[in-house]
Amino acid sequence: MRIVGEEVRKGPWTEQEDVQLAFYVNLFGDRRWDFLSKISGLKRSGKSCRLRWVNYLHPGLKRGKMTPNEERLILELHSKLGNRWSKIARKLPGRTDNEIKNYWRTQMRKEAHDKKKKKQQQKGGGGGASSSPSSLSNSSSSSSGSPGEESTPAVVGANERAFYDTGGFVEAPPPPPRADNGEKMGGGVKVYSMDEIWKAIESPEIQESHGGGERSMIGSAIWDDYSVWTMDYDYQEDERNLVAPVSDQFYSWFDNQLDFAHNTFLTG
DNA sequence: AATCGTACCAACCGCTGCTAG
DNA sequence: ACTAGCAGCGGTTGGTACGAT
Repeated sequence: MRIVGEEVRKGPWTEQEDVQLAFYVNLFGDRRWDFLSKISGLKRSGKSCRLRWVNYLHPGLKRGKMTPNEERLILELHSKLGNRWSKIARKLPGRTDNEIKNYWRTQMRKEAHDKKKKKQQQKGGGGGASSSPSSLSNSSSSSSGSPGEESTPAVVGANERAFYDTGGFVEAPPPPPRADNGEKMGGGVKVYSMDEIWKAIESPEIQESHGGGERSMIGSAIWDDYSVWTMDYDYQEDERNLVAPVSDQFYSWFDNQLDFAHNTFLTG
């Protein structure tokens, strides 16, 4: 059966889990994470699935270093909003709250470190040492303080919705290659960026494999037959029978899709 | 070449807020 | 009005990469 081991997996995600999660999210949407975690057979909590999706797998994610513009924006927003990372993230398409939080922490540490150094230098008789930690020096210092006054930053308002809401920003620039993660876990397995994975998921081959259609996987005829609410009802009503109303035909199609995804993404 | 410190990133945990029943 | 369950948020921690010594 497909239901749910009791043990919950923790720690780093494998590529296989990623593919699986991406596949199911593409199918069912990025809500109902507990449901998703169960139906997908991943031994992860719904919470963990959500986090993985939001912070790593979401197709709209930007990767790589913050641009100077983004850095400036973060400073401005932080001085207004304080540690409201998710709010700040909403103004920065393609960036997650986690990413921004990490960035901020790093900057703060850097700043603290530089200050310490400066002090030591002054103690030791060094005069100059002009440079303050690059960008952070200006208004930021006020921490979370003074609730908003004037000027809203230029970009604000462009994308009020959180980028990781279903159907996030499509036109995110291609992420830089990520050799790192795969090497850690892969052990000789070819690693694909999520961009590549998404491309492949939406490729004609996959689309054709279930009858074509322009709406990624969700658009398949089979999908029309077995809609979310069916599964949902099932899940709510009786966990034991989670999959009951869904026919074997559905599952064989489903397994084929999974196999295809695995073969496509996880083999060299 | 080895060691150490720093930067960065991913993931977990606990709490809060929202919503449906 | 109350409660339980879920989603989301912010804080924190642990691991890896990388540069300096």
